[in-house]
Amino acid sequence: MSTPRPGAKVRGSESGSPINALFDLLGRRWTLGILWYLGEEAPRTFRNLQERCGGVSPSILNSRLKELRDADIVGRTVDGYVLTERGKELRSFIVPLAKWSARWSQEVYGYERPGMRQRLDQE
Amino acid sequence: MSTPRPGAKVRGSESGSPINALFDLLGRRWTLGILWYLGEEAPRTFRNLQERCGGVSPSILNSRLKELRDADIVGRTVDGYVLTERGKELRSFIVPLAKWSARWSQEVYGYERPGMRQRLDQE
DNA sequence: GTAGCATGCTACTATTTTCGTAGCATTTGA
DNA sequence: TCAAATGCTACGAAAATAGTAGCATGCTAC
Repeated sequence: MSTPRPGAKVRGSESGSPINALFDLLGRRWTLGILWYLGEEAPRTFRNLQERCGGVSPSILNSRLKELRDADIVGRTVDGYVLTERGKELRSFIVPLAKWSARWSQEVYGYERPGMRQRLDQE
Repeated sequence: MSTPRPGAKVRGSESGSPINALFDLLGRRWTLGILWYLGEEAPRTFRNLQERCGGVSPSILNSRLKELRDADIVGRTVDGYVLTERGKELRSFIVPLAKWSARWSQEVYGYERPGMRQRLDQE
């Protein structure tokens, strides 16, 4: 799949406006998860990332990483994959979703993450 | 495609943790765009939404809307589709992406939305 | 120096999603 | 009662993703 690019035609959008290009990018499977897990301490290596993303197939992981590198959201160092400064900023918008999703689960589906009852009340 | 549900097995994740369920939901094509455009004044009707989303096929749009209604993110009124309170809250996390994507386009791809030069400097 | 192991990734087929188009049933307004 | 708009379903074609196998490279230990 081609990397979405603002100004160029994006999947399903003639205009290729920045927000649509971004939605195209983020709306691909595993992209959000990669951003999420890359922001944590440990992962970074291909295999580790793959594991955290629930065993995503390496071909897809590789595609996503390539797209994210093209977009200057992910970079590489000797230690493996990392978020760029821009990528960290993007991730910061995603972080609050964790809390939202916890409430959502609880209120809509009655699901509670084991041992999370108190923590949710507090924060 | 089945609606992802926290606590149940989600695409690619055994745990079905809330954040993974959410990523599964948002990582489907058009979901982010639907949230985005539903938050604006005008759309609401099926056809209007379809148009704004670049002519997405009605079968997909219908699937996405069903998923989002299952998730209590989208609701229906006599006027058509609307965001629920929960959905509005979710959308609020997505709104800042517009500004981020404008800079991203400019800095990474040299793309500028016509007539946006000044506005970007200001905000 | 070679045997084992981890890592990053490519290849390939199978399955699932999405696209694109056609069109039907219902409502609205003239 | 006719035309137009709306919400949606059906269905074959195309594209994306999954799943598995395995290869090349770089360690590390013996």
